[in-house]
Amino acid sequence: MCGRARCTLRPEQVTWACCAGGPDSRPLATVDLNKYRPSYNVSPGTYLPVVAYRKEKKKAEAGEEDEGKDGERCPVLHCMKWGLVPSFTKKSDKPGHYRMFNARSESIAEKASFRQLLPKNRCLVAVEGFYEWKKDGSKKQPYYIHFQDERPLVFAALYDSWENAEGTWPFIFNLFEWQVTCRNGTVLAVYFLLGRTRVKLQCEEEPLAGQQEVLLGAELLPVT
DNA sequence: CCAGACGTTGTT
DNA sequence: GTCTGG
DNA sequence: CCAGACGTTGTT
DNA sequence: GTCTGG
Repeated sequence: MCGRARCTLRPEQVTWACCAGGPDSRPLATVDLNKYRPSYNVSPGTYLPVVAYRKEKKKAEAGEEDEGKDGERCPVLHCMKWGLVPSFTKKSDKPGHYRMFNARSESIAEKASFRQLLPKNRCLVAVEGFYEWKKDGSKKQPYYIHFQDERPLVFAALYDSWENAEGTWPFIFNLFEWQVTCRNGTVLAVYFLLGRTRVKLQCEEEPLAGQQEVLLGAELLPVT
């Protein structure tokens, strides 16, 4: 499960990693990109640039479909807050719901909270890597997980928007991931859904020996 | 039918 | 909104 | 996910 | 321990 990540990518790197700029990797239209703060320690509740393939409902309803002339949807680089506040959250409720920051890809199509977002509210999130904590006795040791060759990871994600009387809680997203677990419980590999293509993180034949290689130990760097 | 939840993790 | 439990 | 707080009243 | 804020 991913609840902490590193993202110091520049916007154009995000676009490129998501294969969203077309063959020439042209810059995308952006929304709220000024809210992006590159960080080694990104957590739920903070803003990240994501590549979304649909604009606000308003525009769609106004007949202003977010589609190109070829019928393809336009990707937009949109800064969104990590953590889903489901659209059915009442305006009187406190938006403390952003504990919903992950979704299990296995069950995503069955869950009421996520299912309606699947067709048209998907987005991609590029990061350099993410952190997992492993219990070593009584201590928790963070590991930094990333590609050996430094290529960004691309998470598939869902997004939604919400606002209350105080104003906007504009865009919100959560990640989904697919973990492959061994019989002994060891995480053998993590897959990320990049569009329709499954990208496999590096993985060793030997589960236990491999884990040390797959999960490279790292201290969490302080946020500055 | 209505009321109330709607999500994740946990263990190596 | 939509599903589950009572 | 972790770090850090962790209380009360008003207002059926 | 458990909840909240980031």
